[in-house]
Amino acid sequence: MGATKTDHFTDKQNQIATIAKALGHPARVAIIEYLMKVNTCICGDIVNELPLAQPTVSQHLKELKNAGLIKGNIEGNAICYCIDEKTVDVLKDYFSKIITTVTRQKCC
Amino acid sequence: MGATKTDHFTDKQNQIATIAKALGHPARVAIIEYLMKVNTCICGDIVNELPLAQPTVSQHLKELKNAGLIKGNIEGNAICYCIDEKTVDVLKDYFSKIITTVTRQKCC
DNA sequence: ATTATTAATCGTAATATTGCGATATTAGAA
DNA sequence: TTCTAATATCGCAATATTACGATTAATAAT
Repeated sequence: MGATKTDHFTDKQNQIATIAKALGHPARVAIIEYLMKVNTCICGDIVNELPLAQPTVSQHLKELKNAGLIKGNIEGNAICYCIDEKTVDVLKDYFSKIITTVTRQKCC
Repeated sequence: MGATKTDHFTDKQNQIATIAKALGHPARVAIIEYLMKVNTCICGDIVNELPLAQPTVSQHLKELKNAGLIKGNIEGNAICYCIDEKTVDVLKDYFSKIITTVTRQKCC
């Protein structure tokens, strides 16, 4: 096979997996970091920042967008991409909860 | 092609991507949640909890272990898996930092 | 209208992941 | 030792991801 059995897991599990998966590539992490660095978010020049061709970067941006990690506004003939903090918050809260639970039970 | 160009990115970017990637599958998220649920960490029956065959679960556990998200102690002929909170902390801190930065600059 | 510029999409090759049956491996129980 | 239980590993098929050249679409500038 090879198909991910999405339907056997809870919505929350799938949600976390989808967002985490989108960050599961260094190029996409680098894109997020670049979007953090530039205050003005006219971000047409992500391609120049990364060691990847334009179609590849475009594809990575699409995946980040699908996962809800970034949002893009059309700004003239360029596109302004920004981090969507709501989605990052979902992950942060999830991991915070894990840490709280695990430290409380301190086994091993 | 298809190979990930790991060497072009920073160590931190690769670290985050590796950990996030390990959580980029609902089965592995489910494993983490199960390890949280059971207070005793003698966790031989993860296979019964998941809709996946034993070799598949074993493979997912291996990936979580490689990413540093869980650690396994041999306990008789079973193995006791536990969440490694240090690694979860790395992600939590990373996302906290993103949120702090993004809310400060509020663009888009 | 013609010509850049910016970014998305298509097509495709290389590679990685997922899942599982079959088979090892390892340690306790009989 | 022999049998059983718990996991890991091997090998393979199905599928997904990654990367990029070529092309397209859309807007801006001349």
